[in-house]
Amino acid sequence: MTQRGTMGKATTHRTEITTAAPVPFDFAGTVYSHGWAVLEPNRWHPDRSVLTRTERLGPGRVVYVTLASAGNSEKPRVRVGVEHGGELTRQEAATIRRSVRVMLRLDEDLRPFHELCRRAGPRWREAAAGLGRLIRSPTVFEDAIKTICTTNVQWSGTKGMIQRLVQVLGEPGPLSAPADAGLPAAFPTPEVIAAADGSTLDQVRLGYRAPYIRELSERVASGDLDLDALREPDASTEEVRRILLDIKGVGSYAAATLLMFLGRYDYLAIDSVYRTFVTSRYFGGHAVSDSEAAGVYADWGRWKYLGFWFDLWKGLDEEV
DNA sequence: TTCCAGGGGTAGA
DNA sequence: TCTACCCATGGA
Repeated sequence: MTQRGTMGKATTHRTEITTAAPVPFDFAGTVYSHGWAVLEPNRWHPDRSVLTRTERLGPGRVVYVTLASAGNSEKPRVRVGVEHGGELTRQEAATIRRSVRVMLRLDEDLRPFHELCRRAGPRWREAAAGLGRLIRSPTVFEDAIKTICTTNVQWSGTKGMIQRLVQVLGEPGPLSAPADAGLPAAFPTPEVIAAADGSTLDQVRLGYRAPYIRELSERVASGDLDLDALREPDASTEEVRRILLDIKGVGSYAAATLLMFLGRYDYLAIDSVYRTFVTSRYFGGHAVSDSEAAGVYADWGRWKYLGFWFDLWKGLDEEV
């Protein structure tokens, strides 16, 4: 159980890092590409177009980062403000830069997807102008826990579970009274979740997901499962999917969602949102089987997930 | 009060 | 592979 300091505000320092983004790049459209932007310890501030996040670099070493757009359309960059105690080492700065590049997928080649969007019609054309890099977490573990917390629950329930998980088990930041400052703690490590006693985990109110989340944390903490290794491109998508489906609490929806986070868009995450949207747009509101519903995006090949995502996104846009 | 959500595990066919 | 049933929790 995390203990919170009671000594008031500590002195923090601020260091700025910048990192290059690919062309084309839409910063706000990337950071606020889906709900992960507002799941703690992330916070999206639409008034300033910045994303803030509490990030743990190691034992007792937690910093606050602020991501903002920099550069221009020819040479886009991401500015990362780091608030930290003591001195930020070069190695720590490099770790943060690497995490930001993972979160915004700055090294992912989306040119084939953007080309498909240009040919797919006006509905998708906007995505070709720098979108498609759906925000993710620095670690696959965080994405996996968050994904399990999206199953069989409304979005408000997901936000609540993650907020409580961070509050109860996360490590506080460089200000010694983060609760007073209103800043979230860092996302809890697998070790902390695995070691949490039952009554502590009960406070998070994960429902029947609690044993799944504990088991996954134990497997990762013990080294039995190396989730970050799944980001390596050499394994086949089928092989990665089998490993994901072997995680208790991960079924076909969650596996497809996690494959998306791993940069593999072959599988569609068919959930109630998908079914509602596809039946209403393509089947006149009549219920169809999941395989029929999946067939809608067959032409998108290995980009099915993103093809659907921007179809849905445009659909939501039309409703407003 | 009942239904069901950004589903999944398990048992039994 | 498919179906039925159960699973905590909390909005609507």
